Amino acid sequence: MSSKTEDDRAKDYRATLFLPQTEFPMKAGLPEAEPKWLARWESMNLYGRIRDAAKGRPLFILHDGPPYANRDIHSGTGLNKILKDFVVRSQGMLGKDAPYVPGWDCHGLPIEWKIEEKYRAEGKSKDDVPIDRLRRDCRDFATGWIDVQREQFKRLGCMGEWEHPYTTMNYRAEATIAGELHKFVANGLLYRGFRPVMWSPVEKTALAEAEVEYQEKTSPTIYVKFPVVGGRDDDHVEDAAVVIWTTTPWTIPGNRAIAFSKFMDYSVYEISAVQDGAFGTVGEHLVLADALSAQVATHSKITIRKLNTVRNPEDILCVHPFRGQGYDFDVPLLPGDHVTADTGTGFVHTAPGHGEDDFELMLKTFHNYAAENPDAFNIVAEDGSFRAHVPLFAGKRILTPEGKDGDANGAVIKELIAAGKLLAKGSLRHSYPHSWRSKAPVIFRATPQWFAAMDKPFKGSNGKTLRDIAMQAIRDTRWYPAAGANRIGAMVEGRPDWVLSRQRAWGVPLAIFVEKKTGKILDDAEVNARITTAFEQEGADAWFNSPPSRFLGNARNPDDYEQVRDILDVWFDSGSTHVFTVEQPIEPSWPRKDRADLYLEGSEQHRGWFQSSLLESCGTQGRAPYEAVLTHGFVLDEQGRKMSKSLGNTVLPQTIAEKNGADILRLWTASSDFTEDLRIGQDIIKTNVDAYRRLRNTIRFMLANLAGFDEAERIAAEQMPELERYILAKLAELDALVRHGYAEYDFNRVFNALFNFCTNELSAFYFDIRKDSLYCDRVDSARRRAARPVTDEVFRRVVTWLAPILCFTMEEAWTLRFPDDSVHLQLFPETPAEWHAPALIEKWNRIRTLRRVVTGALEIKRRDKVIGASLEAAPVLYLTEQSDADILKGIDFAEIAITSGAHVAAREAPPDAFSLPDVPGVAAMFHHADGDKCARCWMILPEVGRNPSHPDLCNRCADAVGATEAV
RNA sequence: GGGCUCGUAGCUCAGGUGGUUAGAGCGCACGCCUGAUAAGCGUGAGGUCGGACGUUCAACUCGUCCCGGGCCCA
Repeated sequence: MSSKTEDDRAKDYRATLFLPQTEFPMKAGLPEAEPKWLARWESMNLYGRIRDAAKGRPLFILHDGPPYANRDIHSGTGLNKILKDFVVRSQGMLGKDAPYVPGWDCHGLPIEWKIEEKYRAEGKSKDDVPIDRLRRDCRDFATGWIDVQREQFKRLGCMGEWEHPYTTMNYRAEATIAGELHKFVANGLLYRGFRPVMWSPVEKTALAEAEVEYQEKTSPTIYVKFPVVGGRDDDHVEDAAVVIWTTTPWTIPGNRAIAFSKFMDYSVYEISAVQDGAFGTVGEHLVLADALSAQVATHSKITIRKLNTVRNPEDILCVHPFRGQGYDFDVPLLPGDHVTADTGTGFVHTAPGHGEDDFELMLKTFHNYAAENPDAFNIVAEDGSFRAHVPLFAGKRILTPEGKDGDANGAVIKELIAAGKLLAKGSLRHSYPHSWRSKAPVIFRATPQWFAAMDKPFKGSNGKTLRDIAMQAIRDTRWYPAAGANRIGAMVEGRPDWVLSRQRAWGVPLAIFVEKKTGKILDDAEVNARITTAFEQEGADAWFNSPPSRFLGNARNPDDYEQVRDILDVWFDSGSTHVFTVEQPIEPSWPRKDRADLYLEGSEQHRGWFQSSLLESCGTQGRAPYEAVLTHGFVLDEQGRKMSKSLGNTVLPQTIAEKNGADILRLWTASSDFTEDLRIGQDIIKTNVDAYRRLRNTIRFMLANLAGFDEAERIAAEQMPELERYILAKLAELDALVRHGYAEYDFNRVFNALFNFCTNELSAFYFDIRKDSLYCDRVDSARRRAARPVTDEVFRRVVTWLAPILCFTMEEAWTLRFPDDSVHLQLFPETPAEWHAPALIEKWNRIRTLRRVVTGALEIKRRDKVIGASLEAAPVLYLTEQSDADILKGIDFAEIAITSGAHVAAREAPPDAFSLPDVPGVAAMFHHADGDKCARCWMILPEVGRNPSHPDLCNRCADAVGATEAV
């Protein structure tokens, strides 16, 4: 009975407290809430309002690297766009005008291939379809995926110019790209040459490096004898044969030389015995590398003995194994760096039309080789068959139209046996390049292609080459992390000329004419203007739809010119995006700047977009298109393995957004070190959900204790208790850290600092202490009057600081207090200079250490079931250091320790006092708090019971209740 | 095989120019509170810094090699 009365009375006092009140739910419900925020932002034109507000501020351009418009986004694209959103939002809140124009890469083989597949499914070949129809279908396909990806990116909270993105297939973009190529014509960097390129006989096209993938394949291996017809007498190579090894027998008709290594030893060997099935005969003389002779003997089923060392391999002259059958040329031996001792014979068969190294070696040795020996580059037709003029093998196919092995290898081997030039044959399973679309093997095939010259001084370059200029531009760029400069530098240093042409349909054409008589590229400003104007109005389709006379004009005879029908490498497209997006925007709403402040992509783009943009820009304007480049790592699974469908460990950003909320994915992004590879999986998501809840609850507590906060409550810092001034000092400290962190794109540092602040300073310390004052003090008490504005300051900062990361949740919190506003329209609040107080922070760090000793002492008593709540205690703190005693002067230590009382004794502690090993000179002795429990604030105080009108209250509460009742 | 890069507690991260018992948060265990309550507070147990050799009076921090992961090439 009596306990019920007490309960009722306690209930009554609840009404006299200022308990937290808020609409901000503990449970976020992000998957449902986020789309509503997106709709609200769209209807209020938030992005446009941010642009308006930022007008006149320093421009910060993050130029978007365009994703390819052919599939759903994945973890990598999601990570990339979220990081960009962090950058754009934080730069804006730091006081910059930071627009974001997203873009898409639309041309190229993958989309074209997709459309061809569709045609095939309908029983049509792509040759049955007119090119403008194919291009229209490709355009529609890309448009469809842009729409899909746009919604997926927006769902992740990424903010930008979504209504006016850039695309490489925009008519004005296509015109710009064609115009950029014309600049390469004008300055002399563009040239046509023969070159072995990766060629897919199945697709009948040259492939870019990015378009091939390596798969296991079984190839025939052959050892072939090249008869020696000349050499130094002391080498005793007469009557011998130099032996080569290759996995591509079909390249033997293309052989024109043999490469050897200057760093290997070679000898003449005699076959002393043969086993069954050997092709060699006893007494034959072979030239082999010593390091590989034993291996060759084994593979050839022969026994050999060394006759003498060959001192001058470069003097050896051989003939082709098919000499007398249409292959009547000499085969010289040339030193090559690419010759190694791991497999083969130490001699590398060299077919300049069918290998990169082979081609380089021939041209290094014979500068005009390609021009003087066209037959060496004209052996294989585009479908992978030998041309009609090739002796012995006309019409034989390297690959069937389906991509299987053809009859060419077999035919070559058969003829080698017939000629007595085969030493051995076998097979080898090895990694071999395949087309990433058709999955069929590719070959090296010499084709006429258009190139940008890396090593040729050009008009306006002051004698420098494109490579020189690009290397300098790399040095002039800031790379985050710094190693990026090495990485791209090594690639640019060693890369060959840029192959710009593709024998495809879906892309921007190399919109140029070649004068038939001279072979020169037409460089006529008027013609070029007609071309780009037509592209602007009708798209690049105009190139394929119009008669050449439309561009050549009346002054030129179309019969005198060849219209180039190749299309441009898509990397040239994306390498040109800076021109029409940043430097000369084709859309009026995009701000113009001389160059982008930042490119931000995965580290694989050192080879891709960073490099193509660099070369394009260096070729046309002599410098990089960016001030700085930031790279991120790859998203791996929880074990650090790459994601793959077969492993079933893929995590899609859309899935996380739907299940947990985009803010969780964004929090994961911020909590990871994106400069390295990132891991994600169920457990890691859960960790971030937990972290999210902590942040959310901290903010919820602030909102709840700021209910009805009025500007008039604000008071000056110097009027506040030290505890409040300590929090303000921490805010000042954080302010610098957050600004610096965002400026350096160090989101992880920002997140960690803010999270730890919320946990350690706010939740476990400041709020825990101030709860009593906020709930129980009179409205006009000095403590409460200070705690409310400080909470307000904390709220404004924590919420704006986190807004770039948790863009949805911070908006939810902000609008609860400022309903018609948006947190995303705010700048990071300025910090008053007087808040800075490093000495105060140091002092309070010590106070918190002293507090730990008391907490420890209470924990013992709690464990012993002596007390439960800390308010049951009134400990004594013994301090032997005078400095500690000084620190606590004027501080109510009971308030700090959340006890009902506390005494500070500046003397040696009794032996049974509690102390911490790492805090010498400090000890705490537990004492029960004296008196009765105040029914309102739950403190145990001697005064409770002495006030006749409020017998169950302490003095403070009696006063507070009285004040309330008076109202 | 080559270039670049990473490997600190179960997880996510800190640890300028080498120098006392390697830090934080989360998670976990245990306890408290029940006026932030599918919350809040406290205490505690977990690493010898991927491995092995070196350099040094002294190495997580420098060097070499090895193992494992990643990107880009071949």
